Amino acid sequence: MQSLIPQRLMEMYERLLSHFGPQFWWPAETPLEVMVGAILTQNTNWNNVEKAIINLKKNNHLTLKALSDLDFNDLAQEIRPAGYYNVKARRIKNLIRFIVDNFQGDFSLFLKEKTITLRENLLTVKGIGPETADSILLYALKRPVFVIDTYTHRILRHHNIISEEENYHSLQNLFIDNMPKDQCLFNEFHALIVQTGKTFCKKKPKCDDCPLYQW
DNA sequence: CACCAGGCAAGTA
DNA sequence: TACTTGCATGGT
Repeated sequence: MQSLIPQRLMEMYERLLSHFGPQFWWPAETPLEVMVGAILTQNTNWNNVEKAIINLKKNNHLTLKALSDLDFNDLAQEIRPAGYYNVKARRIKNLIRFIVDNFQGDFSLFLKEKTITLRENLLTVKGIGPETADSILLYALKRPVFVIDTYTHRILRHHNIISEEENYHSLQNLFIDNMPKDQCLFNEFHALIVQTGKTFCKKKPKCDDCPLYQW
């Protein structure tokens, strides 16, 4: 008997897209803004991230050079609304240093690196784990990788597609191996999953009106 | 008031 | 290897 996973995933995607419409991710003007936002949003509500981004923009600090030159404590204060500001300031500094050191601060060089190598290298940066690395690859560099987050786990678990002890990599492969490897599809799908999670799949699930009801 | 958000690293046994 | 804990603001 053949696997029904591809059809189920595609139906899930279509249901979510019909219900919510396109999400237009990532909400940022430049790749660098995506990358900084990817760190700021770690375990944090996007509303708080926006406040931090506004501060950075207000001071013209969303460039490689500005972030590179910016004093650590000043950076921490500007991103304060996003929470964990000392941790995140260090992580942003680590990411900026990674680009400056490995690509001579040349963004176009950074953009040319092969996806596999770039992912490996990003994961060596302290503060960049699998979700942040994949968010950068998908939303800043437009590479066809699938991003997994807590909502993805929660929703697929709730609908009995996966077991409790599924790890990041195997869950990521579930999508990659069972769907067209399309950057636009992966972009939209992950965004829709997050939107669904925020709306219906919190700790107290609101299953009424959820587009995945009886999916 | 308690709970949680688009994680990750470091510490412990 | 498998748990646990620290990080922190702002919305509901």
